[in-house]
Amino acid sequence: MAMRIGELAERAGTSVKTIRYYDRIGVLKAEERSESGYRLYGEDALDRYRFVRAAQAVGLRLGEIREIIALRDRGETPCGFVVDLIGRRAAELDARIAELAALRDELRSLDRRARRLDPRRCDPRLVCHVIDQGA
Amino acid sequence: MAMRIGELAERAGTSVKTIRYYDRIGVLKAEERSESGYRLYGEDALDRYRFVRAAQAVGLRLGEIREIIALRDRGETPCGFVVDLIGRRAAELDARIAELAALRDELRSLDRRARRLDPRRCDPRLVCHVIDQGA
DNA sequence: CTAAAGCCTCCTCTGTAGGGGAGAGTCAAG
DNA sequence: CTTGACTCTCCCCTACAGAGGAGGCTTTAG
Repeated sequence: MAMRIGELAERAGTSVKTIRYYDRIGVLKAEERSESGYRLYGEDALDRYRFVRAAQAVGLRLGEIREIIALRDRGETPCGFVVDLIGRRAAELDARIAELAALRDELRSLDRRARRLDPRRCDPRLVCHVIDQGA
Repeated sequence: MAMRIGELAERAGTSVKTIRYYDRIGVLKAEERSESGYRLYGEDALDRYRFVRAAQAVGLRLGEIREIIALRDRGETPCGFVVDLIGRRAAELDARIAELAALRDELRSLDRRARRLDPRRCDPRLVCHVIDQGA
């Protein structure tokens, strides 16, 4: 009935280290311990593991996932919390994407400018004329 | 003529810690040391500091900036290297942006789906029906 | 019975750019 | 001469999700 950490890891397609880590930080607690201290898991551990991965895949961090699971374990429906989280994360992503896009555009224009410059006319006093210290 | 670290930091608008760190990793070496071991800098340290910041601002890392500076200090023109770096960084950014955009789209669609779901019909066996473990 | 494989805890390390603070030496002004 | 500001080196800490390994039990197969 109960499986040990190695079997769970293998069936989940992950490492023992990861499962142990999830136990430690509280996203996937071992249901119980054997007499000798071995972690024991039931079938549902596999589902829970998949949930953790699915949540990670949409950009949630383990700390947030732990909170979702804690809510659920207290018998509350974490949906509201999750929707909030998702909304905020999407907004953060928008901001981050805009930042990166601006950076990329700057890099591209630097690149174009650099191709028009003659390396031999590089000012020896500057480190590199491609990168403008804006002065 | 020579200024000490505190003056440089203040004129550069940064912290002494940062300047010391730049010295240590080699992006902004102190020109010399006083008899008592104090770092001494000339006026050009300010320019070099600005270059470092400008390079950071376009997304280069200090390790890369150090290489650019090392090239320059060996008397070579780092332009080619910089152009390469910039090109690669831009490509990386494109990939990263695409990744984040895909994630954001998934979050948005999750969000829309969640709003249509009734929280009261949440399957108690699942942690949260908003996040689909695919399975 | 024994060796191999599995499991345990605890510790350190990864990358990035520094921040915080201890303990000690140095420099200028009063 | 002393006090306070400045500087030095050295060491630990941050976020994130584990990976790697040491040293020591436990379990299982032959």
